[in-house]
Amino acid sequence: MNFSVAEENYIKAIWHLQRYHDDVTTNLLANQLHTRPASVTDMLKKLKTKKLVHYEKYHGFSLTTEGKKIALGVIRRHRLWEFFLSEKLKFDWDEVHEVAEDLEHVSSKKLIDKLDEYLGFPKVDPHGDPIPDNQGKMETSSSICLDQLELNRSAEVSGVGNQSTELLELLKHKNIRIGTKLEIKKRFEFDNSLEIKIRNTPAFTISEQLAKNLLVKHGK
Amino acid sequence: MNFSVAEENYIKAIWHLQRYHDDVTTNLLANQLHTRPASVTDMLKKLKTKKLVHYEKYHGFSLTTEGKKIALGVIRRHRLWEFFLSEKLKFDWDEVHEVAEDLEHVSSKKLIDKLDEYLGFPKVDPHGDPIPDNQGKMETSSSICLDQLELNRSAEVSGVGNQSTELLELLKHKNIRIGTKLEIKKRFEFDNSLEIKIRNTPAFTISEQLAKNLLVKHGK
DNA sequence: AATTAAATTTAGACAAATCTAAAAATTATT
DNA sequence: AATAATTTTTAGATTTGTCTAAATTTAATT
Ligand SMILES: [Mn+2]
Ligand SMILES: [Mn+2]
Ligand SMILES: [Mn+2]
Ligand SMILES: [Mn+2]
Repeated sequence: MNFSVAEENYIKAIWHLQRYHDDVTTNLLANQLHTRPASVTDMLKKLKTKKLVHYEKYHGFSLTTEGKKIALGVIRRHRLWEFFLSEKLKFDWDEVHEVAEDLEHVSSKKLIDKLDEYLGFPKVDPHGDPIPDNQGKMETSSSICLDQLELNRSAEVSGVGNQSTELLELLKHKNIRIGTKLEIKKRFEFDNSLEIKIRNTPAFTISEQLAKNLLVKHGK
Repeated sequence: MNFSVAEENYIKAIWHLQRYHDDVTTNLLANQLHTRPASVTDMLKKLKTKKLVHYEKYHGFSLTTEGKKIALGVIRRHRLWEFFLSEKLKFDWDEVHEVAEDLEHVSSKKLIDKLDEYLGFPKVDPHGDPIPDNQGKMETSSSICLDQLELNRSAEVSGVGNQSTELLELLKHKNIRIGTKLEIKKRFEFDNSLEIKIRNTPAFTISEQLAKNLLVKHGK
């Protein structure tokens, strides 16, 4: 079956919200998609008839197995295009998301599988997020949130909590990107800010909000 | 301003029809877009309010200067993607058109200009059609229709009359592609079929319809 | 347990793009 | 020039996705 741009955006948004919320709510989804709760309800009814979500009115909703499959297809396309834009067209990593938001809806299977091959079957996108393969399987990341990293333990930045230009702009300014090696030198109780050390550069502090939006992997 | 997929498809279709028809008609356009005359009329009214077409009811229509500019933007995107699919992703030349039909509507200017650069500013697409530059300018081809080529005069295939899979399949079977050098050995009055010679291969005949859908450039 | 607050759904409307069937205008033919 | 044939436009529906405002249900608080 074939899905509309709107349907794909809803399905993908539900998938993302499910990752971090036990139950996804109508308001939450409306907020994520910059739309209204009433519109979400309308779409949920449609997605239910297409068997992409489980939905009982007033009692929440979640993706079906089929819904998850569709979501992973969209996410695969999104992240492959992001990789292409970054790697081949030399886009900055804070510019790729918006364009990929459109490209992800061009759904020729052949196009995407050939693109994947052309790119050398990349495993992660420019934000460190794993790219599903053509079966919908992807690496489960062993990343933890930076604010949970132990003091003085070396780690490597592996991902970001969201793709907002605001976040990515801040990271660019602080010279933090995927692969950056760092450790936490001190934790300030007052505001939970962290003193960070990157090799060969002076230490600096980052806010709690920023720490909560950075994923890291332990160094060996 | 930003245009919908439907609007872009209409504008592009009018542009193409204008190339070969003195006046484009409602029926012709409906046929081209696999839609109904009534739908064409509806869209023409809308395009008129957006100043993309001149239109007086019952008396025909044509693109405005602005309309032509929009058309060339869509055509630029279409042909650049076709080149990408063929050159980088190794699609056959009869497979690129359909996918490009979707990709052409992703309208990030930056994306297209960077893609153009990445591809090395190609001048023609896989069907031999010229690619507009970022100013909307493109090579005016000196091609002539194969059925007007003189006997025994060497020429090189430079384009095809349309992108139908049927035509491209036939050309693939006869081993004719962009760049193929050939000459006409004989013209049969009965059905206007032509005997064609390609170097190092036996001569063969092609139908009048095929000849009318092949563009060639004179060899020097 | 009753009341209040918050979340969710319905009712009704609207814009975009399409369609069919009927009416109107243009063009071709007697 | 009148009539017939063709083309084009209108009238009225339909589908998709969205919205606001009001009604309903669930959750929280007295
Ligand atoms: Mn999207
Ligand atoms: Mn990403
Ligand atoms: Mn198109
Ligand atoms: Mn082409």
